[in-house]
Amino acid sequence: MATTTERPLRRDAERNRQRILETAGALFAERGLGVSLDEIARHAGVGVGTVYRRFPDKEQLIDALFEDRLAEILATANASLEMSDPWDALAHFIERSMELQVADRALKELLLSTTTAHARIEQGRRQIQPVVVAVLDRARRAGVVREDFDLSDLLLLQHAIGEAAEYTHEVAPEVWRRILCITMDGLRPDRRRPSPMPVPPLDEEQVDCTMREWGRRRRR
Amino acid sequence: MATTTERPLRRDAERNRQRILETAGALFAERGLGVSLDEIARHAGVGVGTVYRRFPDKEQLIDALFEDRLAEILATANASLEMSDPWDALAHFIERSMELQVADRALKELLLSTTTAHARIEQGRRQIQPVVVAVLDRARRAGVVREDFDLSDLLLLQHAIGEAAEYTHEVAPEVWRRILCITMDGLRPDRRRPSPMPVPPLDEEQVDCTMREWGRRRRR
DNA sequence: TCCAAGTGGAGAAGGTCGCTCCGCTTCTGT
DNA sequence: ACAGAAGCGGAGCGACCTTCTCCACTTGGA
Repeated sequence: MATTTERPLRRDAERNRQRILETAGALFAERGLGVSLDEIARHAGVGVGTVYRRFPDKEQLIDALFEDRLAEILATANASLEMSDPWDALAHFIERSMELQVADRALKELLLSTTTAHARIEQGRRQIQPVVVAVLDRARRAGVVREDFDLSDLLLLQHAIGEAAEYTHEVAPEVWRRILCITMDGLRPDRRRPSPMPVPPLDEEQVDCTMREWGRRRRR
Repeated sequence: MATTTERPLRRDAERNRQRILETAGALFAERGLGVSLDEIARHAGVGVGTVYRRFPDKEQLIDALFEDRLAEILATANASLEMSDPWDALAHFIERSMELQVADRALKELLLSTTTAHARIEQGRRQIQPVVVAVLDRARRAGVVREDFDLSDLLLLQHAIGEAAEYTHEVAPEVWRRILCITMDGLRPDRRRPSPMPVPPLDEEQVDCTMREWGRRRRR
């Protein structure tokens, strides 16, 4: 970007910048965009001042981090579009983008909300949409997905399943795949038998633990 | 309860108590348990002091409010159990309890989390569970629901759909029923064609608006 | 060697929350 | 009609966030 025109950072400064980016990426992924810059600084082993010198505010740090993550989703969508089977293409895209969202809470927050603040991310999302539309349309035209399934429903489903994933994240990080499985079965226009569930359900203790954890998190 | 033993409140005090309960109920329903007692006081047109005199702390106010709401869900479950068709029973219970959760955000938070704090609510939930198990078991034995569907999946589904409902609440308060419809179709062991969607999808403007709103709410 | 570049973290400014306290008002029984 | 008990409002306290600034000090590298 513009870094080529400016004189390079001092060696230690550049190293710190990198550590901040890495740490911020990890913390955002785990806990969402709500993480404070102070906390990022602490985890990166630098002072807050250092963070603020490198990234004038939180928005710019976020922008710097997530541009390529969106590109990854775009690539996934494009890859799906090239798969031969229209249903496999749709299913692959949904599953893969859910995986990305589950692995990175901040990414999910950026994908499902709109802000004037993050212009570049906004633009990234706008590149993704038409490809998704294409994947969905192809499946619909091929008659492999229910006709009344709308693009907006996909958005809601992503949100819903993503939220379920977050709910059980500490206890059974893969159990959201069951919900996805049920949902995908619901998207088929007709079918003889349910798809096999990819993972076992929660046992009683896991349910308890999930609910307790969520209660704890809610009250901050 | 114990009110009979204590001398009754002064007329104005009792009226205030009632206003506080009503206002708190409405605010909790709309915005969840996070609402501060100061805000409840302001909306009820009383001072914070008055709230704290009547309800020693937030927990007790919540307990007082939600006992009978849980009883309502228990009644729904029992009513479902008495329906003749096992699938209708399950579908009715899920739909009805989703409706209650969508109409009252705080109720949802209480149903899906566990706290040592609200003992009476905890107990209410424990009464509901066996009835739900019965409804689900009956459906499974009758072969009208996929065999691998577990009670814990129902919990996740409730969470997921409830969250989707919240996401679109301001813009299209009924659109969650589409997600529920897809999901319910996914629960059937086999089927010829999808159930008809109960409401139209979001249009583009509604999608925009939903995402913007959610972004706004996230950053408080 | 030396000084510009870089650093850390205290703390300012501004926000939230739950909860207390006490001078004042309003009810109610006599 | 009036005393005194009951109830009231809301300023304000303490604890806790957050973002962001500032400046005495340290360090890299020409």
